Amino acid sequence: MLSKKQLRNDVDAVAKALQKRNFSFDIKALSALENSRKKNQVKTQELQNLRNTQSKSIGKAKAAGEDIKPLLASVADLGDELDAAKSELQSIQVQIDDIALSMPNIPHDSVPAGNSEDDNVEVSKWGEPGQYDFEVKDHVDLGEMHGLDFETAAKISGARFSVMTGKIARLHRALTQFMLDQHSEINGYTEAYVPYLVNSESLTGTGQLPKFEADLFKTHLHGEEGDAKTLYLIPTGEVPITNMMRDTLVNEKELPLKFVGHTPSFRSEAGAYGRDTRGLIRQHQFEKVELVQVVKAQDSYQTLEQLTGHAEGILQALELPYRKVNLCAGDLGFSAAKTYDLEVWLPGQSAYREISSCSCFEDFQARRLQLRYKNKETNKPELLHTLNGSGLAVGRTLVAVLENHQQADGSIKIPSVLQSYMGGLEFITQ
RNA sequence: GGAGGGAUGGCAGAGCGGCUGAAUGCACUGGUCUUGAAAACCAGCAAGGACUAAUAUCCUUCCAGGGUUCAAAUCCCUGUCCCUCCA
Repeated sequence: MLSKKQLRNDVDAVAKALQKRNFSFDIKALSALENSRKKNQVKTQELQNLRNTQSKSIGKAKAAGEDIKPLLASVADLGDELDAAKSELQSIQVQIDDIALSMPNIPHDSVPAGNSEDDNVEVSKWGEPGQYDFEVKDHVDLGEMHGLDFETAAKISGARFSVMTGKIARLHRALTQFMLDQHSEINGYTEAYVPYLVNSESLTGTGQLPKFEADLFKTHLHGEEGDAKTLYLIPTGEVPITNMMRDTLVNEKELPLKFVGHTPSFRSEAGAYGRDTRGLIRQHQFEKVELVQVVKAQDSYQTLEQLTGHAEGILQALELPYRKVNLCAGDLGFSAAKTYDLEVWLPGQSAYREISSCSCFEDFQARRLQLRYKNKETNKPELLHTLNGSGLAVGRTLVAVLENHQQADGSIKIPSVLQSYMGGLEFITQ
């Protein structure tokens, strides 16, 4: 959420900044609401003040043994008037909140202009796409040789699910373990295990709600929809991990906070009919190792580079060619101020595909989360900045390992950093 | 499944209709003392909001939502979460 103060005092600047990401809103309507909010708030507060002072004088008069009847008569109508003013003010404030909650974050200055992923800017490249003296297979053909099974998954659940058995299941697990170890032992993150079902407050905190409910799987613990017991399957580990710190005033000495967690992610893919229907690229359920950092405002962009570097470290260790892309304003996620996508080379598609998305949210999430620390100099609480990134998406990493390290006979060479996680195995063969 | 107890500032914890935005301790900030530090002592220290050039002033907030009252942290109802005991 953007700051209400900013919306109040600088609507035009906000509107202009959001134009960069093709978001527009009714400035006039907002200003009109703002004006009536002001009027009603002042009026309500005056009435409250009146009631408070009257009540106090009644208390004093009573204590002094005076007759309070005339005083009571003078406040007789105050209650109704106050109630009316309050409910009017509340309805205005709800409307303003709805607008504020639906507005995306303002892109950072270094975010390139553009409307779609075609306008994203390549920042750097690592490694060279491999040369193969045989016809390469894609991960579906390779995977089916080694235990990747979409048909069985379809029987159990439907489209966009997968089953893995045998060595490929172990490779999938090995990737997860390796990533967790690298981030916790070398990169200094604290490992976290978190719930996979979360309440709506958590999703509001990180920005998935109220706008993107259609992307989520929703459960009703018992009873019908509308029940208080609605929980959502997490669309990313970012949600529970970041929300661990919701409503906290962090001790400055503990900063930066760094957490890594392995969770499944569940996405309805409501807007992706017909896209990536083949293989593991776009699934309703996939594993991800997520990095989250909470830092002071002045450190956040430096931290974005660092965190992206941590994700890159995994790709490099796995010997997977990739490129780093600065997302253009039009392609930026709702809550992000700046995002680097890491795109891994997939020989089966002859294309770079997203495998990690590393974002700085500035104080956009922190404001919704009420995540702050006490600034020593001002002695005032200040919003922190949140960041996260996939380090990495495990399913897509598996795809990349299969495709990049395939051999002529369809066997898979296991990157050396993974071999100890695979019981010393060097190749996966049939 | 049944019976109780609880949720208060960064943390711990008192308060149980008007004198309470809230005792006390810890933490934190500043100071005295000290070569320096610790200890001790002194002082300060909740958040959010309105209005304002700023100060001043005012409003809201003691788990959440309703209710009673001129007045609610305090009384009543509902919900959530925690704890204890019984089966």
